[in-house]
Amino acid sequence: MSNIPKVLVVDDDPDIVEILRYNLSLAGYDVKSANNGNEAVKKAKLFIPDIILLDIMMPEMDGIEACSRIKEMPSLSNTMVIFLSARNEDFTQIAAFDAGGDDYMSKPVKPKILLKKIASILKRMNSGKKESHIIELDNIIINRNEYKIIKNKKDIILPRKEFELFYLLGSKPGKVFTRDEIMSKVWGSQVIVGDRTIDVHIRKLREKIGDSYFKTIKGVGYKFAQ
Amino acid sequence: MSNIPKVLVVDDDPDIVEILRYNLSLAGYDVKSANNGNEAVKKAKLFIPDIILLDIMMPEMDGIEACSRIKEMPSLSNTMVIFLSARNEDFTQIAAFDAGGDDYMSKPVKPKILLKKIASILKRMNSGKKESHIIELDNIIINRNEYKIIKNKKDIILPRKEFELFYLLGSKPGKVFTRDEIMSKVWGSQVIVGDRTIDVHIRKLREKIGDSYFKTIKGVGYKFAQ
DNA sequence: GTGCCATATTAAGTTATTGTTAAGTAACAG
DNA sequence: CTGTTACTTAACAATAACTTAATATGGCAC
Repeated sequence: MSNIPKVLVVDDDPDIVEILRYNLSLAGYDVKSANNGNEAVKKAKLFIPDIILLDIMMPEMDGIEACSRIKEMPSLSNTMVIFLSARNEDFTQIAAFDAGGDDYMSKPVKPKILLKKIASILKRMNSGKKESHIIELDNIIINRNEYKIIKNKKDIILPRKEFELFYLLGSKPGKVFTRDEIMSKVWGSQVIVGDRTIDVHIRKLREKIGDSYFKTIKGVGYKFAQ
Repeated sequence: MSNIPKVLVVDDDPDIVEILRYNLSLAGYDVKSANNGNEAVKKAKLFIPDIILLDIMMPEMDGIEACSRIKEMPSLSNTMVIFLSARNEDFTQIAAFDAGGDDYMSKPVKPKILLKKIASILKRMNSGKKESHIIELDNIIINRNEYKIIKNKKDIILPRKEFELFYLLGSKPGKVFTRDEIMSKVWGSQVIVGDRTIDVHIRKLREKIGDSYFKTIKGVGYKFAQ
């Protein structure tokens, strides 16, 4: 999750979309919207939202079906789906959960309560990440807030990609990160860059931080070793 | 979280406690209960539940207050609080979330839906946990995350194919893996390599790990033997 | 023992993957 | 617009990993 949480609002009623969009934007979220299930799936794939607010009854593709498809996509494994629906029969709610939905709210939704719920879910999502934004290793401190490295009390400024790469490897010293993993976490799943790009960045890190810290596991990936 | 998820049910109405306890027990949860906020806090401290179902209006200490106290306790940082209340005014729900509550459901609750919701929350909680990918044998640890072997507290780095081969054999000590099995699991079904390739890799393992660990079953395959 | 077969062993190829360098392109600040 | 920095790519080198080939060994049936 980036700094600003992303929310995808899906409803075929433009008024509802507008109300939700207004409230969510005001609360500081990055909001996008879709008008039916089909569109929702497409936009979710590109947008990679943290939360999807999903109506159930919609033309083209209903919310339950859309949710199923969304939950199949690995890139959206960290996305929470909250159903919003006027249909309150038990079986609908159960179907919603069975489709992989994470929560269910009855319409009409009160924006204030929805916001609280979203905040609560986001808090829960972030609590899993024990990233303090500051990683301390032997004699190296990676400070994400200030985007700099301190090694032996000396500051080292790294460009963004190099920093992200170092931050990733440093987040779990010893763990081997595969090239795919590195690719998707530092570059994102959409971006496609050549094979040597990672190597070159590793090269730069070895130059700036120290050769011995970055270990190559041939055929697998790289790891940070103290 | 242990194997069986633990749920603490808190309500001053014995009937509700009973209904919930019945349904949750039937679903395989480890259930305990409390009749007011005070008792809830005490029992939570001892029981360390994964989920607390918390009524709001109760004698001695209300649910909101209880939630605040529970959320202050570090040992309960992984516990989810779901409020169950007949009070549906906005300000009550907001107060519930402000007190650190993770969810809010209106009474009367439908057991089926409650169970779905709990299952959904637990799924989320567990998804954060990674599989270990670590095999522990007598005095050898095969650590897939770091792609290394630890034997008698000493690290041994293996190239990929050797590691995969060892990992396969080590995954079921004593089991004989046929050459075909090894071939398809380590090399993949498409790859075609000569007969001696496996032998050579076994050789390397015997060199690096120890001769006695890898037993040849002539005409069949190999096994790892402690 | 002899011959046969499967596996062991070794060293020498062969390939795949990564390292390195330099140059090209894009992004951005001033 | 210009200069700078960051990022990517391409070409080639280096190397580790992997495979193969050649030969040895050892068990077993006859």
